[in-house]
Amino acid sequence: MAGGTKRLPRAVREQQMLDAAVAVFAEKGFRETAMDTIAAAANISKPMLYLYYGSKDELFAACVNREGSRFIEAMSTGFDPNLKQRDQARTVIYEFLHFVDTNRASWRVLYRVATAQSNFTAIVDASRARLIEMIADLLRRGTTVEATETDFELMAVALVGAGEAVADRITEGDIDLDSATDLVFGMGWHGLAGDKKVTGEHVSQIG
Amino acid sequence: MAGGTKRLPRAVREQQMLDAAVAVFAEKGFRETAMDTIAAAANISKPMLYLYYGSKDELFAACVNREGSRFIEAMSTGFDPNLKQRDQARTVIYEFLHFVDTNRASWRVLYRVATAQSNFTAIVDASRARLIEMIADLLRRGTTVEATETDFELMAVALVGAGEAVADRITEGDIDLDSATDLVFGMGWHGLAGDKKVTGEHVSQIG
Amino acid sequence: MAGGTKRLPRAVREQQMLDAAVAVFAEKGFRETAMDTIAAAANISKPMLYLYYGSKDELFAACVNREGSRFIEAMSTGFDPNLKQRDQARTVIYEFLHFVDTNRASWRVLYRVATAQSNFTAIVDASRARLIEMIADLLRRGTTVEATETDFELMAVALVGAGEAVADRITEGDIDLDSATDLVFGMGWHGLAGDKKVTGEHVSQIG
Amino acid sequence: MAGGTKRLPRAVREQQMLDAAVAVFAEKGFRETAMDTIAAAANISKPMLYLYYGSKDELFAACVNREGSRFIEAMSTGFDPNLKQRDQARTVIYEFLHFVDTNRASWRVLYRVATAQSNFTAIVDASRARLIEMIADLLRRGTTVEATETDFELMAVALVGAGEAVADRITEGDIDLDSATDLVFGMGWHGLAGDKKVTGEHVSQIG
DNA sequence: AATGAATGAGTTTTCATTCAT
DNA sequence: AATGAATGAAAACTCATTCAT
Repeated sequence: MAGGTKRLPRAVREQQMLDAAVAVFAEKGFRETAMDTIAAAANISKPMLYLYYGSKDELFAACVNREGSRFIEAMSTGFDPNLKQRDQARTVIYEFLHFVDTNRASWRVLYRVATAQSNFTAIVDASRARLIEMIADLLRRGTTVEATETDFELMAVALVGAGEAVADRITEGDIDLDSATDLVFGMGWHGLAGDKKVTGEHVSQIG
Repeated sequence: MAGGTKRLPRAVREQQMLDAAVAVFAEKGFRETAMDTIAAAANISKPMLYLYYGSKDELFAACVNREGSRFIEAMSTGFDPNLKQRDQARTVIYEFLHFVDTNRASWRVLYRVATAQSNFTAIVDASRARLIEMIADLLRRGTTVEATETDFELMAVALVGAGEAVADRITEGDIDLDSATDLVFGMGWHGLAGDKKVTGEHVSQIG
Repeated sequence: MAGGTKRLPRAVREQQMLDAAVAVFAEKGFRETAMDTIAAAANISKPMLYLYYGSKDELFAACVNREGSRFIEAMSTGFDPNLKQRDQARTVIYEFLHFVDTNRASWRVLYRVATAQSNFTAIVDASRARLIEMIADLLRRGTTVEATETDFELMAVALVGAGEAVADRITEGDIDLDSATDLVFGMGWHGLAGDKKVTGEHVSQIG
Repeated sequence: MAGGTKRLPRAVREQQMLDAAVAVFAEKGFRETAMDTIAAAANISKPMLYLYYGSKDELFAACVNREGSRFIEAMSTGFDPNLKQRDQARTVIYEFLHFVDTNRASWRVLYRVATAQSNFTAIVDASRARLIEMIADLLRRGTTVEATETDFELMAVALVGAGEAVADRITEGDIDLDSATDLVFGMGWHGLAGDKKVTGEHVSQIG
């Protein structure tokens, strides 16, 4: 009865629905969200949801996919082949935190809700794995340290975990993006060294 | 028919139930777990569950509390006033990862299931906050760096996030506990410095 | 996209729709058939179905009527005033089985789907009643037996039941039409006699 | 609220439910029957239905099984090794019609409702096939006619069809059981002969 | 003449929770 | 102390039917 009663072309309605779905899922979690609630939030009837997306699972998958793409895209803008690895790494971290800062719901759906839902861990894990691999790569090329493959990998895991924790804080309140970036960057850059010695850095291309 | 038909003292029954509940919740998540399933796993009837714990929420809360206590207790064993802050920190990290390694279900219930459940985030957040504060304290006293309160706090947040990420890896497979400890420790100890300078360390007491 | 997008004269469209509807109803049954499915099968949009037929019930009724007419018509061709009752009866049976053999969907819609649908039993019963009466008449005139009206009537009921059962077999596989005809004919012609005596036959007219 | 509110032992409730289910299914058909309706008819709540039978399909299957057993049992009482084939056949027919006469709902569920429901045709077909085979056997042994295997088989099919048609009439009104039996019997006994010659009969054992 | 968009009303199914014994 | 029996309330999903264009 509110503002969505008009006939809209499919493409538009689809986005409208996803917007509502992402918002509600982010707020309540998957199981706690009723299709009725999403329908109400989107100002449409439940059957539309099923007509367009087939099932709750598929609707959620559509949410994850759309937000995932947004996320990937946002991250991509931070890549610049001319940057030193060091600066590249910092930029990646900044873009990540910035995305979370400006896309709370996306973030929550992707990294908190989907993760908890066994049917979707696969999708999320895959995307997270890619991110981790990317970070590992930056570390591997950026620091010259006596470190095993496993070290780089695990460091990347830890860094992403740190990033996610900081990200959660960011969604909660007013943390300065820049200093948060510095902090996470510092953890990775200096942290890997541990008791070992960082012997240098070099520039390189990253796709 | 199995082993639950006998009359058992209340204390024993309670643990039996919690054991079952923790196991099932850890495996399936909160909403995905039916009271029937828990009752079956505990070899008792559903009304018993309600008699002892009142409701599903309360039962889950009891799980979180018990596992939380276990966790706290495990961590406490790592505290030794005679240790240097540096070693103290490393020990804390080690104990944390060790606990996760040997208490998968506890870990999952506490940090993955409860976190996702809006009714319980409060409890979990509080406990996590305590951990973070402790870490922050260790950092604050352990390193002499020109860092703001927020820096210490956020660093602790990041470190705990890193620890949790590494912890998840540990539950999944065969990661060496010691090298994982080194890694997380390194992130915190050297990471905080960032471009700043670590000027020293000193010993101190921590409760 | 296929062949239904063009403007077609009403009569053609109507048949196109009924063809699709009969096919789907025969295959799935009444309740199991969705209007969507019929529309898709007919390469038209659902509103067209409603425009032409008003409701699912009415559409089904239209199917039953059309197929019923086809059936009646097919049966009529077998009538020949010059035939002896005996041959007439055999011909009727043959035409019936032949119709079923060459019109599986019609048969199923008329005698299996409609029969099971309480809203339509009336229609089907009426048509079946006519067939039964016809058969009863053939028996009455064709055999001279000491038999009551009820005997003739019930015998016709039984014969039609036998015919339907045989018909089902015919739709399922390769039963020889001629021997099936002989068999059903034999049941009626000799069967009525039972322990009574068939005293004769004579020729007559049937409309 | 009516008369079923009391706690009843499982076995009793199960029958109560099946009674209601058979009645409603027989009346309305499978798809046309809502679980709500059955629950209401059984004076219990819907969840009980699911608790005891799992799903609508399984409930229906339970109905078919129970009524099927009743049917088989009823038919079995008619078998007597001392009877001549001729009398045995007549008895079988009588028992069949008698069962239908006194068990309208069973009959409808088994032979009209289940038949129409694609998920269950298998069960019904199997049971019908057994009946047909039994009749075929009686014919084969009872009459000495020059007839092929297919003839006997198809005759049995036709006879059962005739029996079912007559059965339907019986459920509808006051048809005399004995004359109906005579009629169907006559169809089979004399009908098979057709233009061939019945050369004799003999006694034999049938399990 | 024809259809994409939209929904009210219902259906099956599940689950936390409570009695009566 | 313990449980089999029972249900209210809600959730996912479907479908005949209609409007606006």
